[in-house]
Amino acid sequence: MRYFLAKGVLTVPTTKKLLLVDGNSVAFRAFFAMHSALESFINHDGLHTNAIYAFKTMLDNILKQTEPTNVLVAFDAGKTTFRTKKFDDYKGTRAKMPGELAEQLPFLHKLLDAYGIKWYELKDYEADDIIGTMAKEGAAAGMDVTVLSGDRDLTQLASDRVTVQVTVKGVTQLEAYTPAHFQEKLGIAPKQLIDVKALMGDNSDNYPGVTKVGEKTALKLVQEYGSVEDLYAHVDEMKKSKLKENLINDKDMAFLSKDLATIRTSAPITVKLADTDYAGPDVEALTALYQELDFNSFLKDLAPQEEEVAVKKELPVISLSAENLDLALKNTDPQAFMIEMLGDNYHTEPVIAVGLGTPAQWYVTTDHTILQNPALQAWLADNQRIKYVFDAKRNYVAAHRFGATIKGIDFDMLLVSYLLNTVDNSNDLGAVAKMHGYQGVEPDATVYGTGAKRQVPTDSALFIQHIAHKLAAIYQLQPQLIQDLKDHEQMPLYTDIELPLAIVLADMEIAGVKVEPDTLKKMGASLKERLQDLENRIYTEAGHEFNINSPKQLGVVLFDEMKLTPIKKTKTGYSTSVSVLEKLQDESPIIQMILSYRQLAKIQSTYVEGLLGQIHPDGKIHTRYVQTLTQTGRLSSQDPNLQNIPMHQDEGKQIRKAFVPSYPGWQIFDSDYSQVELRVLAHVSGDENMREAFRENRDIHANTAMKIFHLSDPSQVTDNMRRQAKATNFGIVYGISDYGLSQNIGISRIQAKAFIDAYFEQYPKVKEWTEQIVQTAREKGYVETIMHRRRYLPDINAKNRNLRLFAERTAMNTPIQGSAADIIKVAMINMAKVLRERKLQATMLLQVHDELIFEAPAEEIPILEKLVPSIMDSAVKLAVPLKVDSSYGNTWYDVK
DNA sequence: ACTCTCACG
DNA sequence: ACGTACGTGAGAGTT
Repeated sequence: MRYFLAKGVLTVPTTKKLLLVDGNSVAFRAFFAMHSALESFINHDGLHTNAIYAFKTMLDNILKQTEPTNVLVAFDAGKTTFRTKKFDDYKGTRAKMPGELAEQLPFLHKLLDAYGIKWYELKDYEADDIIGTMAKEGAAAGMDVTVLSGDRDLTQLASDRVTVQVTVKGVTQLEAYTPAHFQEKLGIAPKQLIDVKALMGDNSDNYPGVTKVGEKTALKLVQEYGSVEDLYAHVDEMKKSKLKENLINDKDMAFLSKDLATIRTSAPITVKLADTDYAGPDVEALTALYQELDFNSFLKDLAPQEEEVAVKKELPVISLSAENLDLALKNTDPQAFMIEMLGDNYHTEPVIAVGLGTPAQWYVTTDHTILQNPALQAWLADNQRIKYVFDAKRNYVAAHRFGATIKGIDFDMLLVSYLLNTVDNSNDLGAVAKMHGYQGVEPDATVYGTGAKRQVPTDSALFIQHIAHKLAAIYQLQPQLIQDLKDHEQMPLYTDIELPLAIVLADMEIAGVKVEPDTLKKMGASLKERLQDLENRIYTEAGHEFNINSPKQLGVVLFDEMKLTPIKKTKTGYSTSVSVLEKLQDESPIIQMILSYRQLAKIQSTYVEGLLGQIHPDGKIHTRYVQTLTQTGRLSSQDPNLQNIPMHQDEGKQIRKAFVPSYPGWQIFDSDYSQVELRVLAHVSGDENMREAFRENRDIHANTAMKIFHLSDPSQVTDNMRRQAKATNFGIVYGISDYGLSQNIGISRIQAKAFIDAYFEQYPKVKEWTEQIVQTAREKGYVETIMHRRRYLPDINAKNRNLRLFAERTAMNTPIQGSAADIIKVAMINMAKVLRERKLQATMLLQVHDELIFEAPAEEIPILEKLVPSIMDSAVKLAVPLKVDSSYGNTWYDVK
């Protein structure tokens, strides 16, 4: 008996739950779900393991879903059963089980033993009959019964007490058959499936039923007459037809077929309900089995706290040189490849090693000039020579510094890992490998050190082995991670979007954007004077000098010395943020001075001085777009961040004047999506009111204002109403709360609540969608974008209310923000392609979430004005049109 | 290394 | 009764 701890009290579960698994059919499904990976899943003894791997995943899935107290897995005992005695040809056409699967069955039994799960087979009976009999016993004992099978025949067992889960596709997707589901789908009760099969027969089990009767006719007859017996009781009353003739002729076969189709519920089984008690796995036995099967990722799940269990093997490495390049590159198999640098910034970091190879032989050199070798460059540029890497963009940009172009990358371990799970993807290969159960790589920090002590290891043998181990990890994890992508239905996202995008981004980073230092320096000089002046006036007002940049010191001055009203506290003291200072405006003239000082100091330090320090010798800034960081699928930009250059206030916006084209006579060209997130919401929610607004090209915020303020004419919408409606639209996208909205637009919570209620009344499908997406997140544990980008939300069922509510808001926001990210990524790939095909000089430079920025010769501007919007608005087909606005000018500032 | 603040979509 | 908008990066001060 297992006990569940609830609110500190021991309670006995009220209902026992019995899980019955059709071992053979699930094994078949498992085998074919991962058939494409058959040759990648072979253990060190040459045993195929794909079916064991998938079976284990399916089993975990159903165990997690049903949390059973009792489990039984039933297998077929042999070829002959009581059914073959009744009908010689029963299953007569069934192909023999593939050898690659048959060899895995004994290990499935071992797996179940290690799981502590009873498995059972019975001579002369099929697994179906064992399950039918146990299901009946379990239901009679008051248990909730779940049956898992890959075979729809089992669904005849469905009842109030028995749910039948049938595998649909892939490894984890199931369809639940309940009596209600049956009625809805087929218009009959579960038991009547037997009658349907009696009439239509079963091709795979090879019994014929009645001549010329297929599924449609059989269903119609059963719906009309109820059963085979009742049908034949009234067959004489049927009007003369070929059907009637066939029914009469094949009566014996119909009854025999019914008998064959009927799953026995009183087979002479020797297993008892008590034998099926399930108490969880035997970790020791499982560990041994996983080791035998080379299931590294599952091993890691078993003992996550165990450190350094893997033996660091000595790998076969040859020092790569111009002399043995031929040998290294002769191998036409896919090869792992890497260019190693110590730091993050691959635009500038020195290359400390280059490596490539396969598990049979690794080649590593610490001499970066190998990248200039013509033979290596030819291999790198050959699309047909497949490369496996960790961070395609990093390697591509680094190679480019040596005049090399990399083509033919088809596995990027970092990118794939990020798509599988956005959480915790670091730049450290060892850490990522470990996440996926591969223990053989040290973290870079261990080998190279951290901070100021980071350096190339003095022990060069150790260094070379580290590179080889990294290459080996990339190579070894490739089949597993690609299979995981397939299971997630993420291959198109990977091959059509993220992988080509990595190269598009690399080219943008390499192109860089020209920034005029003189413009920034002039701004800096003027800012310096104004800051000096403000500083002096603030000191005068405060009565003494202090560090205005220190929130702590500022708090003391404002709230202790000057006795202004503290509005909000932070963990460490008084809050001095803008929202607080704005509320204090009337209490002292020092507030306005501080607000101005803050604003100018930010511009000075982050943008003037910050950007000046980032200009390369070529006069350009080369940011890095991080493709594997955000939890929604957006990009981020680092060193420097070019996605947060000031825009909203003119003081800061002046910074944009320093961003100029690379050549005289060129222009900056900019296109941005208009309200792309709300259009995505209109698409995914199916809300007709919102869709209509976009189809009619209305001002969406004014449209919302009319709806929530109950106005009849657009002329009645005031600026303030529109502003509040706009905030409400944003609030919906963020996963709204009345408090959040009230804070944002400075109204009462009551008022904010009224807005939200009115909003949902006017856009009813939006409300439905928000509820449905949260429900989906609870059931699946993740949400998805239109392109199957996935975000897991482990807190969606958290006890902690704040964590749970946050996960709920995220569940609403991520599909919207993430789908918008999907869309612009597709547009970027298409844009890069069309610029190349048309041989335009225009160059894509920057992406700012819903906006693309180019530089181009003036004569190409008229082309771009048509081309860019047409590519962007056709990136995907939504239920509403996408709208794109464009403009251009001499500098980024003039683009408005 | 963490906190606070503020820049962007 | 409780604390709350979603997603980022960088600079400065403090620990």
